[in-house]
Amino acid sequence: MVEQYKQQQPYLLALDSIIFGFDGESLKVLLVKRGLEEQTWSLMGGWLQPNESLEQAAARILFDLTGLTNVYLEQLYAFGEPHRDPIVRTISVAYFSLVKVADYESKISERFQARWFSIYDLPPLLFDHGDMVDLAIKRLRYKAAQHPIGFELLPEKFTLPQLKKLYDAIYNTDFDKRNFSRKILSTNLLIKLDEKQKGFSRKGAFYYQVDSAKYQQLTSSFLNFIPNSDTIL
Amino acid sequence: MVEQYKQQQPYLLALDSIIFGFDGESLKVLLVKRGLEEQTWSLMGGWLQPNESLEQAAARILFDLTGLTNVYLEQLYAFGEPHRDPIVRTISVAYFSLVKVADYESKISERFQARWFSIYDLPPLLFDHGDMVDLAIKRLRYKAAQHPIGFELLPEKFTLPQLKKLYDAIYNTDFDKRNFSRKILSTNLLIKLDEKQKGFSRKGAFYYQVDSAKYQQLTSSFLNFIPNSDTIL
DNA sequence: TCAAAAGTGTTATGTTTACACCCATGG
DNA sequence: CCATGGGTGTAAACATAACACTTTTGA
Repeated sequence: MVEQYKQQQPYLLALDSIIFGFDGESLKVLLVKRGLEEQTWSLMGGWLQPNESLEQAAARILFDLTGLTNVYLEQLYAFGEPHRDPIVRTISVAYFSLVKVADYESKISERFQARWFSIYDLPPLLFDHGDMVDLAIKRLRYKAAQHPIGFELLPEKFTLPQLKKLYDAIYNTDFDKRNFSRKILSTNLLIKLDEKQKGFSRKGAFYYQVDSAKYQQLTSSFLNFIPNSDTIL
Repeated sequence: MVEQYKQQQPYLLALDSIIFGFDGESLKVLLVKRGLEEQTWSLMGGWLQPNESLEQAAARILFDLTGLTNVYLEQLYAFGEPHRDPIVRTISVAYFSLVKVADYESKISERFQARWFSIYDLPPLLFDHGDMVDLAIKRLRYKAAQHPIGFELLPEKFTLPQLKKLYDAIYNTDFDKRNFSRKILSTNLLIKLDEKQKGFSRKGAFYYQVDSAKYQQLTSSFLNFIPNSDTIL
């Protein structure tokens, strides 16, 4: 019975995280210089432990680097080319996550050399981590066009101009602000606050926040930006 | 250096395939009764071999059951709950594939008890295979709304009524045939043949085939059926 | 000749795009 | 008072949805 299992070759199983952040200007990915390869930037990663699920492992690894919990985390793809890690064959399940940069800044771990890189200006990456990032960007674009996940990258309170800048950054374009706000507001997912952002512009922009009740139930289609995208979806 | 690797626990790595087929009436999944669990229907699956990539392994396993090559195959998700396989911890990377039932019928392997089941009438499945099928259905719906993959489930030559029946089956609905054919034909992806289908209806429906040149390059949005769907995408 | 499926067109409604001016405020 | 960014409306083009009748032909 169990013979069938015993004959099989086991493999190392790693998790790698593409951690996205938005600093108000451009879409960033958090990279580290870790252990073995001091020379090369790589994604934050780690090993699956015997008692945890893939998602738990990805969350734990993310927590180790950022100190953040309750972060948006989604499985991206399993990478398993035989020699992707040249030392020992390793299967890596990549996750991508969306973090609020402000939350992170204060808690940044000193244990890692970590830096945010613009997605349009990435250094060479370890192994197939470059492919992982490319795929994650496609997936983020695909997903953000259909599901209201962009908010995960912004602070609790944000202005419409900030939100537009985020979408501009994600899609590397410049949306029309009139059409943009009409489209966003038509989802009824945002609550306008009385408070205005001060200090950035003279006039000040109203803050909004996500209507979390609606946000929870919202699974179906949301916006429809979908630009050209040949995602794995 | 390599110490870091040696301390890590390796895991068995399996592949499971959700094989979709369309018999002209309803959308089917191919299930087997295999080895250990003679009582329970399960997805076709197998183990990753040391020399092959995940996708190669999935293709090999699919070939073993169906004899088919050059089949549409897409990675679905990695399943890794600690006790999903109660005997030995196993990570399974699920793939879904779209096959032409007619091609399969003739080559069906005798080595497996295999049967097509309607997606609306599935038996209880081994382990978490039910979750895999559910997710695969969602993914197929999501994907088929945006990418012209439906054709993978039909013969080379097919009629518009057949294609509509396929989409009706995928989305469990009844599209308006006028709107449907307008929408499909507006993609310019189909070539109308001179030949009519005989024997099924009195009048006979024209055959079409995919314009494969256009099919190749077509990666961007295609149709826009997208019904409610909370896919992992 | 008639039953059964194939094929086709129009209108109304909603969505998307393109586009430009006034507003509020701090300096 | 003026420069800067915030905020809003409208019309044209396009896409979608709803809907019914005519055509073909084998039995």
